Amino acid sequence: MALRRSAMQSGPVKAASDPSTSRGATRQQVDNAVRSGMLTGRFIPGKAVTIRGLAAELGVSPMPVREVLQRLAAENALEVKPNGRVQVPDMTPARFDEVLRARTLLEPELAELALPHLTSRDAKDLQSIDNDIDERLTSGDAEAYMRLNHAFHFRIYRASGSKVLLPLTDSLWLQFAPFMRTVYGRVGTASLEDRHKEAIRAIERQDAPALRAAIAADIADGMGLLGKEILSDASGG
Amino acid sequence: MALRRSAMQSGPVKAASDPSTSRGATRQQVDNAVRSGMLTGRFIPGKAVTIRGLAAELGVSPMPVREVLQRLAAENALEVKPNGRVQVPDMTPARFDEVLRARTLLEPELAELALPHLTSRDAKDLQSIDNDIDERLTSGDAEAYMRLNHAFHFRIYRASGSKVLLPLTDSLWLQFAPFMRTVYGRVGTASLEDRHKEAIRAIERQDAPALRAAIAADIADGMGLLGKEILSDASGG
DNA sequence: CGTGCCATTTTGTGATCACAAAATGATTTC
DNA sequence: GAAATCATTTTGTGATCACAAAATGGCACG
Repeated sequence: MALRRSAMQSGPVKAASDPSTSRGATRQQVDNAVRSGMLTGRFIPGKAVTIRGLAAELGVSPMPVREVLQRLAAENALEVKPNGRVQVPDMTPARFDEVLRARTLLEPELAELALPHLTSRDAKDLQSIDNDIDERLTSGDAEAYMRLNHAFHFRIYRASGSKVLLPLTDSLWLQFAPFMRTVYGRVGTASLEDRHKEAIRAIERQDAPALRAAIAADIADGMGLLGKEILSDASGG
Repeated sequence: MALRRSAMQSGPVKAASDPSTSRGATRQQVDNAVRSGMLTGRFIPGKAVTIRGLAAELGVSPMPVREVLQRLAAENALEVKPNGRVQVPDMTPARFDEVLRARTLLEPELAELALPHLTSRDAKDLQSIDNDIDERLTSGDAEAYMRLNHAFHFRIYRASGSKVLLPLTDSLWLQFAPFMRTVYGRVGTASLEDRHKEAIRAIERQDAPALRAAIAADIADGMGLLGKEILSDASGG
């Protein structure tokens, strides 16, 4: 990807009158870059992420990068090693089991909370996203699949207006996404199944138990493939 | 509390040979101070927390304070307002309901995970903590009660060795603690009941369903009082 | 006496600097 | 030739600086 280099000049080249530099704009930019990078496999589990390296890559000073990394570490998306280095944590069987369990507990709840706020328009949008997913699955584009699957789930969850369960779930996705990316890159996405259509039908009928069941089954299906991999390979470092 | 002022002198008074200044010691100190401050009602919901103020109070530069505040904000323990100010978020009925639901889902799970690792020695320790709690309840010391109640629960949960559910639960406690503190300061702790003794007995008998039930009931009892308050008063600003 | 306006101060943000610990690579030694 | 040692470089951390936005307080005006 193309990188901004303007701020790397010799002097403090500050864009004083740039209207886009509102409060915390740089940090937001770095945060977005790192988060989307995590979800698309930009960072490899076990490989160290350096503050200065990331700062140079994004064309900013190490300062906002530091704060963003601290934030991500607080969400358990990154791990701060005793020497201060930060990296994507390795997936372990125990950790994987916990993520699966937490998702199974929280996400059906979140979906049920969201259900009353989901209109037929939302169902249409979800239908559209799911169609894209089906195309990507057959074409084997793992990165696009992950982005769309994330979009599908959080399109539902965000409608809940949740301020507690939603951030917790966000943290969970950030934790398993890098591992998921590794596995999909190795075994492909062809064998993936999901319960998105069942979820959409449940939303159309405003059927809470059915929606809960669909979300729970979707999680079990999607993570099942990963579970088999981790048992046979232990995160494949 | 007594404060270090050495670093506030005119020059950069760096303790070069101090063995306690290992990697990230200052940030750890700030983090501990702020976290324990949150749990003991040092910060008031709605009142802004200033970086420079906290830094001066702790005798450090604004730098580590910034990072700690970002971390706490990422855990939803603090709220970053659009202008950059950070404060303890107000409790709302919807938010409270979500915290209660999340606790009810996660903590019994955590307790069950921990159960196999809990020995009779742990049961003894828990017994001791619970005795202290009973004393504090009658004497009405809200701050001590909160610290001990936290110690009781996390003595159990920490034994699970969890790397996922435990941090999530940590975040939840940080979110309701300041509100809890406010309510207890107003209505006292005399009317509080808990199910700690049932939990201890379940641990001694290694009875997982009983432990789950005790934890769930304890959460319901403890939060029930708060729930009534928030309905009648809406966080009492 | 109340209200709008402006100067002052406070505060968050991003950048840069200095320093120590850790990682890295070359060199020496057995 | 392999392993240990040491100099070099890289990296994280804490501090300070500069600047703009926001909060604050005083002042003039109605």
